[in-house]
Formats: sequence, C-alpha cells, structure tokens
Amino acid sequence: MNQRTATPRRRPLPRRFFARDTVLVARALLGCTLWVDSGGTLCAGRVVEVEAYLDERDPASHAGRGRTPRSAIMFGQPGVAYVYLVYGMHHCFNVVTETTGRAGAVLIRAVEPLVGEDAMRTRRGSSPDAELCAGPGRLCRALGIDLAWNGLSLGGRLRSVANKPGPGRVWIAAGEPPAQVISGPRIGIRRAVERPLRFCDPESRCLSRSPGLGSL
DNA sequence: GAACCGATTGCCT
DNA sequence: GGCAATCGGTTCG
Repeated sequence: MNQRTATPRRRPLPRRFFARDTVLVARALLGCTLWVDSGGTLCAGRVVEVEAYLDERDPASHAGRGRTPRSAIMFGQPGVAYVYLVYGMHHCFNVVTETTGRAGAVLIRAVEPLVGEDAMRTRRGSSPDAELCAGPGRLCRALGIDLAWNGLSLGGRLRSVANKPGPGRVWIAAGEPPAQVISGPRIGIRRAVERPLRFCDPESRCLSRSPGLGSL
C-alpha cells in the first residue's frame, strides 16, 4: 500500500502549483494528499485517480462552450475548489487550474483513505474500505463536501468572509508520486472520448474503475 | 418558462 | 448488464 504507513504531509501546496497547464497539474496531483476539515472532523486521502478538463477546445469540459454562470469559476483564480452537482444527487470535487482568465480544472475521482476513516464510514454507510472514496460522488460523500464548498480557496486556512465561517477547510499537500501512471479516456462523458485525460496510479486498490490502456 | 441533459451510484434482474 | 433516482445548468421556443 502506497504511503499507508508514513505520516502524510500537511502543508498546503502554493497557489502557483495550480497555475500551470491542466494536464501537468493533473499528473502532479497523483500521490498528493487531499485534506478536508468538515464540521470539525479531519479527513485525508492519497490522490490516486484524476481527470483533466480543459478550456474551449475541450467539448467535454464545462468550459467547452465558453464562459457560463457555472463554468465561470474555471476561468477564475487557480487553486480554488470547483464543486458541482451531477445527476441531481452526487457532487464532484475539482481544483481550478491555469492562470486567471484561462479555463481548466482537475476532477479528483478517487483517493486512498489515510485519515478519518471512521468519519468516512459514518457518512458513506457500510461499504468496503477500498470503496469509501473510489469515485467522485463517493469521495465527496465520504469527505462531507457539497455545493457549499464551491469557490473555496485551497489555502488550508479558515475562510473568514464577513465573520461567517465556511463549510470547512480543504487543501492539498505534496506527497510521494506513484511509481507508474496510466492514462486513458475520461469516464462518463460522451464527447471527446478519445482524449486520454484520465490519469491514475495502477497499483492503487482504491480506483473507481480499472485503469485504462495506454501508459505514460 | 419548459424541456432536456448529465464529469454517478446502487440496486435490480 | 440494465436502469431509476433527482435537480441545477443550459438550451430552446
């Protein structure tokens, strides 16, 4: 198990980490630690599966048809959480990438639980540990992330806006990159299926699906 | 406004 | 493997 015994680092990655090419950021996020403090409960997991969503040139991206009220956040500051609702019931957690003005985001599809597994089980109900955070919807459910988290900065500090506490804190810390990275088509999309913009650690047992073909 | 469509999941056959 | 659940965003009239 990767990093299972080591104590994960906690220091938040700087904003400039995310202000780069989206595919670069997506690959670099593998092995990093996602920290979430929701309702005073701290959870963390090792990022093992991500997908890159690009700008106007990517028909599968929410930014694929330009700036809309929803996709505007993808054109905004990097290092910000982009959370949306899919199928009327599941949430997806993304990190905004690229410099301000250029659209991009990385969808976190799966993490290996490292901290707070009890809380995850409580939120997710009975399910095998390997499946607690294996999938974008499952991950958000396990970590307590919903629409209220949309727009939060990944600074790791409490957001103090008008003295009102936010829903919680979320940030990402550096970790040990996987020995191998597999790329493949993104999951659940109909457009641009040929693009290998899904990246995962094939050695992880916590993936949402088996790794695609085509190694990088 | 109304109709349509999902970056999913879990339960059913 | 098939399919229903469920609602915000986008598109169309």
